[in-house]
Amino acid sequence: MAGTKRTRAAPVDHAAALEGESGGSTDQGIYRAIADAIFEQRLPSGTKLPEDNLGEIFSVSRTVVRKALFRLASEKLVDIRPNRGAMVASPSVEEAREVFAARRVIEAASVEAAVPRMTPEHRDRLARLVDKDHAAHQDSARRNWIRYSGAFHLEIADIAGNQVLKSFLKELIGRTSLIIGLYEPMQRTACTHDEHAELLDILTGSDVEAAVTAMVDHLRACEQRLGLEQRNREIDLREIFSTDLDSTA
Amino acid sequence: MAGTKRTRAAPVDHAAALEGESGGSTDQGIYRAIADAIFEQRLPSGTKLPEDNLGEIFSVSRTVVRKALFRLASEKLVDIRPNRGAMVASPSVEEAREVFAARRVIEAASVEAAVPRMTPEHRDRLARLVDKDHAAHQDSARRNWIRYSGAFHLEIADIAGNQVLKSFLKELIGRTSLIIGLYEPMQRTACTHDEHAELLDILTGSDVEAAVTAMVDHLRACEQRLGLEQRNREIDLREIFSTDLDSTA
DNA sequence: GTTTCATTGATAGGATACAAAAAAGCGCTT
DNA sequence: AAGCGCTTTTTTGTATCCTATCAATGAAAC
Repeated sequence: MAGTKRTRAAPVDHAAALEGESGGSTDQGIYRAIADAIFEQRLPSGTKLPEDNLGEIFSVSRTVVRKALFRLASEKLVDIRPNRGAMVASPSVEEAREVFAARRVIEAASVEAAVPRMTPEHRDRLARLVDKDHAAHQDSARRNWIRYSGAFHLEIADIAGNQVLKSFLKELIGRTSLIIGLYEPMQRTACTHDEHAELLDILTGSDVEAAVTAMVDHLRACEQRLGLEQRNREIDLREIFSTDLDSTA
Repeated sequence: MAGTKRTRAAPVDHAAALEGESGGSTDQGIYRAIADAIFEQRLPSGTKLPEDNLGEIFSVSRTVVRKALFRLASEKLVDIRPNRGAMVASPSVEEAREVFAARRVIEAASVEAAVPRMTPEHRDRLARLVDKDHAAHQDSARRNWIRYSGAFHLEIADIAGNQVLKSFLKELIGRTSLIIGLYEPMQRTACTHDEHAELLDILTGSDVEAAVTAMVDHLRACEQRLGLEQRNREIDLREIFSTDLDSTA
């Protein structure tokens, strides 16, 4: 919609705006709010994000908004073009592939390091995330589903213990969420919680090789479900308007 | 104030010309200038980076400096503490280890993808970088050595073809430069160009496994030369002042 | 009727002003 | 003389303002 008309249409931040409260109106808060909105697809790819507008919504000056936007841009969730402003990013098919490839690299290493370190507590925490994942998926609107789904993967990286790789993965998961929103075929979930449950079983075993393979396969399956290869060739405008052509020709 | 005679708007690039730092006065330019200074150890770890100070040096307002500093912070080259300003980061031993571990993960994948794609042109470009590396190393002050050394690794990632992984590696190489500056023992180069020459030979062969192993070993050797394990335990103040204690006791 | 150019309206980039927080300096008290 | 609390100073955080730039629209020329 990119509606330049929504001056006061903020869903939740209403309380935030009035109370000069903590969570919502700092640059971190705005960053989170926008990122969440992107993940939950309330902000579709290509939506313009004007500074003034956001500033009014969160009742802060553009200065603060800009900080949040630049941070989002550094994580490739929004595109900023000089003098043209920010918009929700629209990752290309190529980029989407690279993100998945990068995830395979990092998460394979993650699993390899995590499996030998797995304790019962870790296992429980993962199991709880699978449950939340499951619950969120059942929920009417899967508002938080993507979040929990990502949390499962991130938890594994946490167990692996390398903060650097974990932060890379965090970024990749964010980008993946955006990609899924952009490319996911209708009514077809890209990353099922069932696979996470299976994965958990293998992760808690002692076969590191098998666990790594399972994770890589899982990621490959997620990518596959997006059907990126079909969109590889550029969009054929003629084909798209073929029906119109039929009626007009 | 920053400028000499500018009360109102900025006359585009006037001030930059005076400093000979053409292009040095944009946020990108300042970012590069500070990053370079960190890599070349002209800015040691812990150096405070006050905003107005830098603003005066580059003859821009704090706004632009802040943008550069926040970007540097997002790449972990500087630390920004709320209300306390920015300083050149001092990565811990733990962090240093994690950076190297992450590099092993990413560069192993990089090599694995790059070797099968290696063309004579790629080979030449790598060879040229090894040469520059060598030349810079011979040079009195190894001002640019770290840069070329990093460029070799980055070029491999470029050949591999995944831009996402390449950008991660770019960040890691920057952090590695800082780490080397911080931990490198005196007169002992952490990452010799000779190893790069050897590596190049193996990379141009067809044995992917061997190439991956060689890269991982190379990185492990670099890390080892820093002697991080010796600094693993936290700094023992008593031991440091033991000589003083001897003389005073 | 189409193309080109100028004006206008909107929005990002950047500088400055002001407020708040921390650090440093200073005097006072014990 | 040493410690403590207040004041001053420095530096960051945020708001606001000005200007450069871009796109969009309308007018003029072809």
